[in-house]
Amino acid sequence: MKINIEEFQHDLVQWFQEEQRDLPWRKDNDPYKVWVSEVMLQQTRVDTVIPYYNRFLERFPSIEAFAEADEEAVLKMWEGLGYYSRVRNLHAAAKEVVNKYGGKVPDTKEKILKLKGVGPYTAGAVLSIAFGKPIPAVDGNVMRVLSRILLITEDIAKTSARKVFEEAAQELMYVPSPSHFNQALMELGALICTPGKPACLLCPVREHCRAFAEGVQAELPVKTRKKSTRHEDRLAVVLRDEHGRILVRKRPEKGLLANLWEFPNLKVVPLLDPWESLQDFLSTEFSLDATIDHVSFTRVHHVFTHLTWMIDAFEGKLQQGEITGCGGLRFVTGQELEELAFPVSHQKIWKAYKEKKS
DNA sequence: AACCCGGGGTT
DNA sequence: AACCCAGGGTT
Repeated sequence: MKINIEEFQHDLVQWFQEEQRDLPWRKDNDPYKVWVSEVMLQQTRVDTVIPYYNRFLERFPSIEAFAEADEEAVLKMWEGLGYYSRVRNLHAAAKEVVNKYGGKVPDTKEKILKLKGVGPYTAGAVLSIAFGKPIPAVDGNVMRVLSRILLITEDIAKTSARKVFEEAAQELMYVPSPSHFNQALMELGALICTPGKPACLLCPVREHCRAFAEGVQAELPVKTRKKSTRHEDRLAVVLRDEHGRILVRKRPEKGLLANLWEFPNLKVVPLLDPWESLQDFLSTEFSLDATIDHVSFTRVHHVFTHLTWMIDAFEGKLQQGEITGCGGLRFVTGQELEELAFPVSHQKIWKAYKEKKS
């Protein structure tokens, strides 16, 4: 079977023009908006992104407004979306575009790839959608679609596979409209050429698909499995001072949930009494003397990609002690707390705490 | 090349 | 429970 490229392009792009979803970032091709949407969509489903995208652009309507914002406000707009380094990189890159390029997103591969958080996929997506450049945008959808159309058996979990698919996408590129071509491949992967059971009977390019011709579409793409997750048991405390304010701390600027706020917490030490661990933790780490309940008020289970947490949360009341200078530690009112960016796991703790109090 | 980095929906 | 998602950075 030999694919007719021109017929394939026509069938694909025409299908896209007729069947594409009405999505907020498709209202115009402004580079800043395209860029924001592409970063939000990294490893994240369309339905999840839509409300975040609308709120984000309402708050930061221009790249200048975004670049000027405080990181705390930026993280708050991203709260719950995950992979928080995405928005910290986007923020740094937006500042660079404003300061170095006069607010104009660069339109060459070489320049745009140097921006923080812009890799091969995002570069191709922005350059094709916003600037009409014939650069491939190869994401998970596109690798799945092309593995079937062209019967490519490369393991898409391997780093080296991306090059193979980029070359394939470049060969197939519909030069009159790279934007439609790239988006059509992704839209096809999202709506028709899905991972489990692709809807081949509805597929506009079924006639051009080698995998369908040989009946192996369900076996593709080839992808090796990743390792399983590890587990951590943790203890957290919602600690109030004499004014009813609550102790929160800012996480480190690197690593998991970087720069987000949380309730003080620590890993469970096996065979040690949780209550004693917490008392000791507050005393040693923060020089705080507190009265902690002996029974946790909630138990929160939270699943990350490579890690699961089981957090037992206790209520406590400050007896004495003062916050020593470290800026990552603050007593805040409930209202102030809700203006800070918290990971979902600790939002669950706060929700349980409020429900207990009401 | 292997690993880290969130959260939620599907199967 | 495993898999996947409009991936990129770090080591």
